Amino acid sequence: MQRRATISAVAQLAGVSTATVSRVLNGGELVSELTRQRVRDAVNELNYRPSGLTQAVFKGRSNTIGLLLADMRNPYYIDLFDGVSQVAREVGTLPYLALGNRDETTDRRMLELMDSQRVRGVITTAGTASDDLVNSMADSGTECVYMARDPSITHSRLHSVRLDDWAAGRLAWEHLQQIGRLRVLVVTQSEETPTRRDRVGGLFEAARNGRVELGSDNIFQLDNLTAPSDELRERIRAGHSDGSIDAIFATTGITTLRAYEALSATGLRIPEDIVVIGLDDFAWAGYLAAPLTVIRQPAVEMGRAAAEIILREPDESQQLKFQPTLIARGSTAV
Amino acid sequence: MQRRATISAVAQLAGVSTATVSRVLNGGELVSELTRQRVRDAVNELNYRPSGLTQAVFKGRSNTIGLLLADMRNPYYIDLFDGVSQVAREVGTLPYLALGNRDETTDRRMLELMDSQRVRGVITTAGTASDDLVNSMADSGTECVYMARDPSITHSRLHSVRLDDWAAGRLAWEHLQQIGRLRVLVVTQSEETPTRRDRVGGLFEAARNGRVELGSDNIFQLDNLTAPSDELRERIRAGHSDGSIDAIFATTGITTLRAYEALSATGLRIPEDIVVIGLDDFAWAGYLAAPLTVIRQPAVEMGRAAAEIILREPDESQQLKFQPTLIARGSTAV
DNA sequence: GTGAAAGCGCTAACAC
DNA sequence: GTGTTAGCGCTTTCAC
Repeated sequence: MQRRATISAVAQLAGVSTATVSRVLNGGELVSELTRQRVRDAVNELNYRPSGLTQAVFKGRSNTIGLLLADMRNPYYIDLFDGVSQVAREVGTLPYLALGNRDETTDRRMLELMDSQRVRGVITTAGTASDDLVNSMADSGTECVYMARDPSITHSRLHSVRLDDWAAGRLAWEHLQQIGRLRVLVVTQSEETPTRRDRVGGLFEAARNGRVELGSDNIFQLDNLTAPSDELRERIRAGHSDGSIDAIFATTGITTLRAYEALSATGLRIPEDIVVIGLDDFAWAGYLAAPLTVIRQPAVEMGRAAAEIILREPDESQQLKFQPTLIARGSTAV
Repeated sequence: MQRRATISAVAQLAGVSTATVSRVLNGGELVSELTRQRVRDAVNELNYRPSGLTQAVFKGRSNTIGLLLADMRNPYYIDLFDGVSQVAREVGTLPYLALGNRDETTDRRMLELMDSQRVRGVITTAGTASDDLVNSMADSGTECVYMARDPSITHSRLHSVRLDDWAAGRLAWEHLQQIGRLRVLVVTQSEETPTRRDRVGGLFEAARNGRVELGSDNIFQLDNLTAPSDELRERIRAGHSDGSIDAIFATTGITTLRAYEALSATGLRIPEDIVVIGLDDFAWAGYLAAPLTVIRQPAVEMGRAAAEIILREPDESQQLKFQPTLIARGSTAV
């Protein structure tokens, strides 16, 4: 294994000092064309590539963005990463991608790792359990962007990028109202999140404005997101039998899958018996047995926005909210 | 912004030298319980977290794994990352995830970035255009794992993890043979890759063994992977009309989507008119209008394997091959 | 224009 | 047991 060339090796070969090599590499114009060329030659000959690690140590901080997601099963997360990735590429840096697996301890460990890597900023879907950590990171100069929730305290380096979740709920109701399907079952994850609260809240409020009162009877909470839910299937079956359910609204990408799956298992017809509105658009959505009506988040743009906040290092806290759109397909075509 | 605590700040507060702090933190047992405790207190009080950057500089190399993928539209890539991510988490490190966007220049830039970050190893889907770079990285101590192809030269730090692509092609043919659909159109990407070569090769060979001669007439190359292909749609329509096509085999995850899409647009029935076999399983595959028969790669395991090679730093080149399995669903149920 | 030297935050000999 | 010292590979004053 050939030892990796260092700046001093380059300096030696070029017959100059390390300072000069550094100047040439960092575009300082105050070097003669001759030495400049000799340094370039030496760099090429030795295949020298400066250590980003050392450069970051010197600056006290790297240029890296850390993205912490719950998992990758959600199409929304993938697009989010895509957006972050685009921005990172534009500034010539590499993003860290960590998965918290919907576990608070893991979330925390991932953030700690990012902190020890002295990332320039983090974009996180972690819940409030890591708030103290995130706050302390912001204190020591790390830009922190919460996805899908607001900061719990005000801090110039604490930001948020989120969907207008309330609007998402409202969009769902308006669509259901248009097609006259008002007996809705909302399928959510069991975890209490701002996202869930607002999506459900927006739906309930819109319903109330239309003189329909929705309550906890209209909600089904999925405890386990990783496997089909027989319980949900039976709930739907029963609800259809007694006429209490004629529509389903799933509030996240993964619950959309679980809901569709459970509904398929009942053998009921979509949309004739039950209509479905899901969340997050995905490539195959239009090719399902019942092409899926979804509420779309502009996920790529949201990822870009979050990354850009970090790189811009604004003086004050940024709070961005994006608007959802409804894409109507066969699953609600009654 | 409160300045970040350094090891000397901790040392000062604890009234010891930086060496002692370092010993305590790195589990050296040769420190008295008393000082040990004082150091711990100081660490907590200052909220000190050692800089992974500096540690890596000292060791000459970080512990990070860099994963370079073409994009994230392929379910296979997502699972691959998941596997890498699992292993990284187990050893307390954070993976870089870079997207090359099927562009050689970008691939190369991403690898260069990884190299300047002194990653412990890279896992890459880049093509041969970056071979020189990868070789030089291996030379200077970086473990390099090619996905879906073999190293072009032998080197103790050049490895490969791939699917038995030949077997994938064979599996497809055997299934088609069982259902008596031998007039197959193979839908591939236009780029010439070992993966494409072997998947097609395996299919053709199996066909030949069954006394069926397949040729370039049986192949459709998609130039643009990012949008629906009208050309493909017309090819299928024409092929069905003149009786030259009664089956489709798509060789990658993304071409599977394009093929299904084009086929749907023709209005032909699946599987009655045309049967379909895709590549890579995904969550919604079973819920399509025609539940999709696919050949599955054990992607998570492959990602794990690749990451483990890097961390194990074996003395000699590793070449791993994984077996595909066919998951039969409605799109081939004739 | 260019070099010497100090220092970024940490670890590892080597002393005592 | 613990401190001193010399780096790891780079950048940046400050002289010349």
